Amino acid sequence: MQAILDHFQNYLPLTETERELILARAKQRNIKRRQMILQEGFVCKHYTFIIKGCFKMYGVDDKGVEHNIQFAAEGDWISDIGSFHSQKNSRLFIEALEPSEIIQIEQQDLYFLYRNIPKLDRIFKVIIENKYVELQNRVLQSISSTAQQRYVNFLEQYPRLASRLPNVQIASYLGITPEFLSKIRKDLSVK
Amino acid sequence: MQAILDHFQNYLPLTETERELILARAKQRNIKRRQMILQEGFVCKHYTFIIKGCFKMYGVDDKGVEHNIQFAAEGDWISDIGSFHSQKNSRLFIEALEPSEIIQIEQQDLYFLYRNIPKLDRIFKVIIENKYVELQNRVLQSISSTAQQRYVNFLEQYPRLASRLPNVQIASYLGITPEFLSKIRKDLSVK
DNA sequence: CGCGACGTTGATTTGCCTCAACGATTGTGG
DNA sequence: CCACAATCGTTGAGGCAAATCAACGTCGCG
Repeated sequence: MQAILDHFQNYLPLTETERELILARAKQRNIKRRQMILQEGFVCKHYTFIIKGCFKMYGVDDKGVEHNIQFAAEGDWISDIGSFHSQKNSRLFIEALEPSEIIQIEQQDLYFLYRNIPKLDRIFKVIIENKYVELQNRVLQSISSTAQQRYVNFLEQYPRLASRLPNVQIASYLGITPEFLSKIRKDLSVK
Repeated sequence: MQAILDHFQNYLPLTETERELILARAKQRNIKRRQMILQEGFVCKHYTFIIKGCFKMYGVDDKGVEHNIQFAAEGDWISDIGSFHSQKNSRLFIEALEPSEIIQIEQQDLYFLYRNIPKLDRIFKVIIENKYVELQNRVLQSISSTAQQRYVNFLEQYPRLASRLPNVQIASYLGITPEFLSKIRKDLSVK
């Protein structure tokens, strides 16, 4: 549980009281590979912080194909923010790609923490600003680059993720088929 | 200038003192059509709030083609958040599509306001959370849908934007050529 | 051991781009 | 206010990027 305090304290120092408030409302869990912590049609009840392991967040189209919106590993937060705040049913899934350890905070608990530790507004503002910038880059890439460029860029930007993920998951993230990713990898290896 | 206070007060009430602090550091400007408020190679110096008018934010690829990352109109904020906080040169442009009225806050002034009005952390956290959810939907669309689906979705999600923007700008936003958008529109009109 | 997930290859099809050309608007400078 | 230029929307022919479908070998795991 220390992990989440360290994480927050990368942004701003916390007092002893604040640390206790947080720990009292954060719950640690172990998650098995392929286990889902959010499913389509359910409300996203937690903010989830990853201590160890790796998750994918994805939507499923009308043909039943999965499309990975994001990956998250050690030190990342993952949740369907829209569903979490609106309390409406999510259209997304969040699923463990590896056996994982996480810390979860429920909506009411997070709101309590926001009320009692204003600092957390600042911290989460900064966290989400950073995630926003990442997403924005991804959007720019996806409307301006070929699949090969996007793949090379993914390898450069997330080398540690790329080496632990199956290619089929990366293909889904890039918005291409596994077959075509295979072709891209062959072309790149020729050079 | 009342516009920006109203905007904030949609999220949380402000005291008279807070309103004065904000007004003292926000500057109103008029911007002509095609005028840029951010150019590639420069640091993004302001958070910009749009009172009236419309902007596009875009990147330019190595062939010189523009790719629209987002539009922003009345009541929206627009800035290159990454450049703004890191003070590094931006790779993006922000340009007025119509004659516009805006309110700008410089980085140091915004930081001052954050320090003196903790509420603003909360307000901007919520603002950016909402923008994050929007962007995430866009990413999902772009990796899972055809150009036609994305266009129809754009019309539904932003009808007021769609009717005031030239199709060439919408095509750039969707990541397709104007010619192909024209074909899509023809196909849709047949039905 | 046997099954399911994974990565790869090849043949064919489709979505979207490129380039060129054309009228219709829009906007701007003289 | 007009005339000309630039932007815009559209059409069509041809080409390329990526999807689809089918098949096959490998590997890890239950």
